Amino acid sequence: MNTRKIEQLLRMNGIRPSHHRMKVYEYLIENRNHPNVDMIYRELIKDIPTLSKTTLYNTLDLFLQKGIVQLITINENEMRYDADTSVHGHFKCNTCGIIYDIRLREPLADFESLNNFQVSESHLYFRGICPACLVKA
Amino acid sequence: MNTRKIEQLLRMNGIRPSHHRMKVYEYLIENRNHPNVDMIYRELIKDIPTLSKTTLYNTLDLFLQKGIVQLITINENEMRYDADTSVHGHFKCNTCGIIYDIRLREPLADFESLNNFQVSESHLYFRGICPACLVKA
DNA sequence: GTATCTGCAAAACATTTGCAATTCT
DNA sequence: AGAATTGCAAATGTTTTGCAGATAC
Repeated sequence: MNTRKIEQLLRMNGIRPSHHRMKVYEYLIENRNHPNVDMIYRELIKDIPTLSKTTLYNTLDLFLQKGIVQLITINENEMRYDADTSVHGHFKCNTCGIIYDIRLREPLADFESLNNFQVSESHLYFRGICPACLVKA
Repeated sequence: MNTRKIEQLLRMNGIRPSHHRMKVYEYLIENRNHPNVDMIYRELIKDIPTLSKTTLYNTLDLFLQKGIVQLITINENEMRYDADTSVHGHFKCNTCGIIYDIRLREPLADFESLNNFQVSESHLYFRGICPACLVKA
């Protein structure tokens, strides 16, 4: 995705498109790997030598608030981020660690015991072994 | 649940029923509040003044390994535990913080894009506002 | 010139680890 | 005695906070 488009997307969502923010969002758009802060940091530090993790946390918090990114808690000890904010599932392979996206056939959140709840977020995830690792085993 | 029954349950699952372990499991069975380590600690320290959090972590890890407890990652920054190991959903109220159990109509894990995956764990959770807090608002 | 953004350093927490002391069989 | 269990103290690792300097409008 080109720089112009990223700038537009940020502005549209009420986010001032600073250089750092554009780079972070670009990373998330182009790497659908559900990264943690350190993965983003190690990649962007190449382009932006002065980058700090504080700025990444600030930026990602802002993206979460503005709703252009969602938080994935599939790993107990760290936050992972996903620029795809649609409701979809995730699968974490216990062998290789990769987190896959899982398409859903029908919408979540229509469970009877949720009747009187106001749902703002839905998360579905699985753990196990992915096809690639199953073949090797 | 009485002490005898708890002892049996632990033994059945290959866990030596030490006093600490029985108390931790009893807590989890009788308090379906999806507690974090600190909640368990603050309660049990009343009965067991020498209790340490290390022991709680050891015990809970053992319970997880033996499969008599499941881990809930609905709160980013902490582990929460549930003695109900059946597949069911959770709802966290953003206002009062309570985590509710959500019954599922049908089994999860039959999504088409999961075809070739070997699924060992399924988790579904929601966030939003619970009925009690909706009424107050 | 004022508000916003960035980043260093330190703090805050939850969790893990090393190891010694205790307990159980 | 020997193995399992417990717990203190320190380490680890991620995220948050306070604040100062830099940048943008």
